[in-house]
Amino acid sequence: MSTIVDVARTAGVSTSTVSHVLNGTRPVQPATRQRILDAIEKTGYRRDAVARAMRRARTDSIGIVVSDAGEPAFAEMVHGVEHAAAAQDMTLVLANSAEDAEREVRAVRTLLGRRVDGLILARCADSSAAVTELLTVEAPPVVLLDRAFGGSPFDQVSAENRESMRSLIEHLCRAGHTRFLLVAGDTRVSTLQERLQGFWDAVPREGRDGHVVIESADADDVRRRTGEALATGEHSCVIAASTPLAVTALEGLRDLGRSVPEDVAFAAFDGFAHSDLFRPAITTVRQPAFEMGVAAVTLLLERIGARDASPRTVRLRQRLELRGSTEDYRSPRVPD
Amino acid sequence: MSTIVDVARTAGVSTSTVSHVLNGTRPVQPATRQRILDAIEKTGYRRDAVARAMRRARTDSIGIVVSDAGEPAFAEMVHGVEHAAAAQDMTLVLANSAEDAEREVRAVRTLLGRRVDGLILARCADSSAAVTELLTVEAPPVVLLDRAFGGSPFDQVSAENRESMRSLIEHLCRAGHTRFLLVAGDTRVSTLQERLQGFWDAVPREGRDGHVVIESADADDVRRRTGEALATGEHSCVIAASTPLAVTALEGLRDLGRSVPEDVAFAAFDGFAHSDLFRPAITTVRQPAFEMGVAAVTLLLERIGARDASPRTVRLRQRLELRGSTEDYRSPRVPD
DNA sequence: CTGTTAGCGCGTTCAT
DNA sequence: ATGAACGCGCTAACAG
Repeated sequence: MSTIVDVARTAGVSTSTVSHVLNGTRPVQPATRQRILDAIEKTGYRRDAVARAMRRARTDSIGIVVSDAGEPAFAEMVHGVEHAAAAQDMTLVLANSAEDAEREVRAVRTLLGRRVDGLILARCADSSAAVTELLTVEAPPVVLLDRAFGGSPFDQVSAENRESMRSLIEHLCRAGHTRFLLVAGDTRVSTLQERLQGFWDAVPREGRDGHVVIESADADDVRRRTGEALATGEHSCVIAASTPLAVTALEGLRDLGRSVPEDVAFAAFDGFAHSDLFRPAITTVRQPAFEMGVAAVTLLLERIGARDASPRTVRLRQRLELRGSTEDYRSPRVPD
Repeated sequence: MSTIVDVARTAGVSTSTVSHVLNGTRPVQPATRQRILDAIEKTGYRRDAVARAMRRARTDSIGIVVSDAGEPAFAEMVHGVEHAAAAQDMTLVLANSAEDAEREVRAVRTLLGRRVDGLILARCADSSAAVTELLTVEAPPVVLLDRAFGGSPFDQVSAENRESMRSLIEHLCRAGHTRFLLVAGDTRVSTLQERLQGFWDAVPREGRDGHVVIESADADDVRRRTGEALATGEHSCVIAASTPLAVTALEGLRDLGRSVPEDVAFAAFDGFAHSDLFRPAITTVRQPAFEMGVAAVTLLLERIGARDASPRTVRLRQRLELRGSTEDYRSPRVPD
């Protein structure tokens, strides 16, 4: 690769002039300018982002660490982040924590070591204090994505989980449901915690003990308990607080030979792709994942521009997509 | 941030010794070593990957540009790539071309400018010659992912598309199907081209003109023509050569009020998530996306190690997942 | 076993 | 309007 020196030499100018036409950072005589442009063309010069980053003490890159790169919801967030970053001529450095606290710290450390200009984090459920400490000590620009941390000193982007669950439940109550099975999952994850809160917000005061809520950090545990709860047949509607949980619940129903919505209604958060093409068509609270990614970048860039502005939280609206899985309900199936 | 100089000073040694304990690149007296470790701890030093990259002329990073970051199949490949890269202490720089040739060249240029140690490319359908030229001129280590280019001088990872389509068709023929509708899509994409070839490989010599193949680069065009073909009701089985095409075809069927598999059998490549939980359960040729990502990294690292070894192509086996969408078929529904 | 020092390629003063 | 020269933080010769 040719360097700025080669260009300067072939153009018969100094490196500083080349640098200035490259960056448009000071006026240059049209003639010299053209000579330089020609020299760049001729030498096939392309500037070295590494050296540039070193000199400017900024990399024009942002780092993102997600807790599960395989999950479509996170993939969409990453997609949104990439999109918004590219629009600002920033590149994206991606790391995956795979829901592992240890890998998460390592990822943050690595990205910090790479001197990314900012960090977007979808922290994992059991995210270690080491991460918070790292973020506090090094104090890089940070935006927390998807999983909010109450009262945290960081910018955050997440969905209106609590409100969305509230409207969902209100809708289902109006439709006559009185006994829910909520597969709430790992409620240490704020997203799931908020959805759980929304549930209790909306459920009528009377008959509260008719509901069953399954909270657990362990997937197998969730599976077992969900199966047991489903087997009782006491519930008219099952709600899954996330896509993985919906999978577990639907598998449970399938194994019991019960169908949706004939035997029981069903609703889920986040949802499956192409729900309109398959049965049961699942009523879904859809997360605006792509937009969340975009919003995170916006917040991050503003934060980079104003390091000590006070932290902001952006909450994005979710869309309630009503479908067949909650439609055929006519009267409570619960034994009285 | 403190630098290596700070560490050296507080430890009372030279920077080179610090560097050497950091990298384990030459023996150091245990006592000095400990002093340095303490100094690192005390100063909160973390080495600057940018400066290191500059000096070593390698970044320990690999770049990947995918043609659609939103598509689950690509998300899984990225996931695999990240996984394998992280295992080798390499970080991943992600770019998305969004199936746009222009953005693709820009992405490659950007990544090259960032001096990534290697490049993994899922090139877009109308990938411009500029990319090939760039890759030839700059000659960075490159692996082409998913979309193979016949006789190209690059390492490649893709699936055994042709063979898989062949087995799928053979299976369906044995099941009695004689008139297929193949939604082949943009056959400039080698993946789709190969699947098309596999189709003609397997289809019996007689009755070839009973099949309809829809080839087009334009999504709307595909939609219209698929709808028309479906409307004739002449086919006993519809095959979609990719997930987006499957969506189009299934939408067409839905709009015509025809159900799978009662009215027509259906099979698709790549497939949908959680096919076992929904109806119709689509018979699928599943792409080992994650493994393809891992394989790409393996190939890339070997290429980085041996720049002028001759190019290799790795083909990964796909799994045929038989499901209900091709099961209820008993006798041809075609009018004779 | 340890230290000195020369760059890597660039942006940016400070001169002219 | 242009150039000379320094240094970002680090690694690797080379010297001791």
